[in-house]
Amino acid sequence: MSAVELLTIGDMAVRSGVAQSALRYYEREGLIRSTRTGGNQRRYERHELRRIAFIRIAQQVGVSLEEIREALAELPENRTPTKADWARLSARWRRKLEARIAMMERLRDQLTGCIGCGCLSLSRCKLINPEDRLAARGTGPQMIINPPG
Amino acid sequence: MSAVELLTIGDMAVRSGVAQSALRYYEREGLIRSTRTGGNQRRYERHELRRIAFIRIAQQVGVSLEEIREALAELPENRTPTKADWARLSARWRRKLEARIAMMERLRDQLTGCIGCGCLSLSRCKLINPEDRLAARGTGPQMIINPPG
DNA sequence: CTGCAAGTTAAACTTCACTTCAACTCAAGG
DNA sequence: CCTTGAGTTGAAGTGAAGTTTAACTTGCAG
Repeated sequence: MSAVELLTIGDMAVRSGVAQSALRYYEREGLIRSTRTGGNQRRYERHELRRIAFIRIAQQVGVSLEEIREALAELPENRTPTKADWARLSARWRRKLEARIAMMERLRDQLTGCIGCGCLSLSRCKLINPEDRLAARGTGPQMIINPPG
Repeated sequence: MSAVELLTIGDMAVRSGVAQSALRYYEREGLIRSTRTGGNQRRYERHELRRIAFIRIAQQVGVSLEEIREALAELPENRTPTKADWARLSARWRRKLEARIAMMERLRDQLTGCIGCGCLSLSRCKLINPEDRLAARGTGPQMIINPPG
């Protein structure tokens, strides 16, 4: 009967290193969940820390919150995610990561080659990979990252 | 005496794949330069295309325009950058890129390990590298990316 | 029961990297 | 000259990812 110890938003902020305002924002955006006390204060289960960790890690590799939200939506709604749930998610992300790493390596090699030799020209060098946009920064011309035609 | 053929903003947009509005924006932000005709229209030297290429490539690896501006500031003001100028710049960026790749590889390995095993906890796993923030997305808590203390 | 730190909300504000707009000028062909 | 298309400007708009603020409520120690 050990009561599930719940964490306050303050606790979560300290433990995750994410600002309280960001945690509320993530909740509004459907990335994390909390229950409420009688007095309407947020209480978090410890496993939400894992979600937050995942969010920040994914952000570091240039993934948008939207994509992260979709990924997290695959975790079970009604129970604490198991090791297996996380393992599945993480396997999928490992593949994303591999693709990104490969792209950066191409970039590294060609950046040196092309700029070094002075030929740097968007059309001649194939620095552009239409399959996978690294930063996925959303707005912007996107013509280079994801060229038309 | 072959006159240096200058390109209009329209030419530049087509050749670089970057929107005219973005080119004007880059100029306002000090990333590229142009001269003006008598009628105040922009005219670009061909080597500005190289700068633009560099900008877009750097953006793809998650570098902010601010950092790119600083890097480009190292190129000579009064003459067309030589192969050597670009080679120097590109060597520095290769190092940045290597660091980013290394970070992503750590991320890949630990993401799989840590999330897979269920231990994912920001404090225990060392997914955080205070030296180098990958995305450098500017705003935000930054506590994880660049923790206090 | 009081005091007060820590919590709550909605809404406004911020930054980045652009794009869009309105009003205008320039360059070139007929 | 006139029209047309390409160029110019500054200002405002956009969307993502938050932060900040103001006004208010809860939880708990003394």
